[in-house]
Amino acid sequence: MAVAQVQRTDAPSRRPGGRSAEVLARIRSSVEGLIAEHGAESLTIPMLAKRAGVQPSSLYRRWGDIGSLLNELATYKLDPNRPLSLTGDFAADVRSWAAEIVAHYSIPENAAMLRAGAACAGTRESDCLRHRRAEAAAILEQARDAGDTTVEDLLNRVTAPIIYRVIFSPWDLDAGFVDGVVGNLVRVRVAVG
Amino acid sequence: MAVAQVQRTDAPSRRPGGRSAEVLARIRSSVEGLIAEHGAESLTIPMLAKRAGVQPSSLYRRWGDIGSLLNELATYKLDPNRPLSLTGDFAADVRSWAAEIVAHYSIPENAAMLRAGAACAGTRESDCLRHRRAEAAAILEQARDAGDTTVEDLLNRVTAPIIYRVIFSPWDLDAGFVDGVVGNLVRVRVAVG
DNA sequence: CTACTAATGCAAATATCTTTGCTTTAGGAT
DNA sequence: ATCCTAAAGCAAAGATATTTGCATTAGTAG
Repeated sequence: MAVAQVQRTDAPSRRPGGRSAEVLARIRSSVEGLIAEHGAESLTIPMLAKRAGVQPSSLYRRWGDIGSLLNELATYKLDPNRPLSLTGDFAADVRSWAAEIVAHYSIPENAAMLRAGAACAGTRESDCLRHRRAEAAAILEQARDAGDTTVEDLLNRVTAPIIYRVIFSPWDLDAGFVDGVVGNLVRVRVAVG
Repeated sequence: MAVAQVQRTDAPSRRPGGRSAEVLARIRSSVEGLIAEHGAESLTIPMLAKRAGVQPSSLYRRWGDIGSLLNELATYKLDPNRPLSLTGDFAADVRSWAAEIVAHYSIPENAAMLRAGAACAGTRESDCLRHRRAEAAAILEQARDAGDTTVEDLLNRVTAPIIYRVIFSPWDLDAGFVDGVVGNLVRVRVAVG
């Protein structure tokens, strides 16, 4: 009985739910705890596995190394399917987007994870860039009054300044910083257009 | 013969010269090479010791761990005190400044060192930010036609986008990127002013 | 030059991390 | 309910990293 083509649909079939999801949740919470206690520097896979009650080999197979793991988790909370509440008002949408990113990285654990992820970025495109790019595209798509602003403009003028500060100078990140960055972008766009 | 107070001067007597200095030099050059080839996350002390022709135990005794070692070397090397050749022409000066930063971080060793430094930044202000701020101030000081551009503007709109890409997406850093970032800043400034 | 000892070399013993083959569990499609 | 197999568990083997005691080299003060 040649019932061969069982799974010829599209995806190579993953299993993100159930047990896998629970392991991920335990890992994520353990990473945050360990980073808060000992910093990201000395974090190892066996250490993490022990705390999370998971086999080290599972982590090695799933992520390969601690760097990839941190890189993925660094943007987890902010990322995957977070609905951006888009109103179509360009200025307002950009502002709330920026504020959300700043708020996220104002939590020390999140900032620490970003820095840890930065250490092993540069070979493959990081989530920190890919997800922001997708969000920027979504904002522009809905915006009624974005003028000639491009995705790269949003990355360069909103995301980049924020991330730059998160990494090198987290103490001067606040609501005022958001206003400065976004206000400048919007004001100028209006003035020119 | 109570010749006791031999070394009661100040320091508990170190030996920074000669052999130690040579070991340090070899370590530094090896770090740069290895980091450029494999990134900073997989760098280990035995690996480094082998390349530098030094005993691992010497490095363990001297630095304790790879993090301390990198931290020391990174702050040492990050910024040469190069003279910015300023003409007073704001657009031209900003452009050559940006181009120089891009050129610097286009060298893989330098990009890798930046990422490695990023991993342990965030507690004290990094050279990467302090030096850029000083340079931005120097540019504005000499510029005849900078309008109302501030130091923070230059950091947010020139340095930040470049560093963001260096860390997360080095492959789309090129002369065209400099043109985009700087051109936008200058064009808008002219249009508004 | 000589004495003192910091810094390194060397090598064996430990401790840790990483890989790997196999088994068991359980997600998802039919 | 049943099948298929992705994902996790387990444990042993292998590879690396780290510590440590002692020997050797060489920087610095006198």
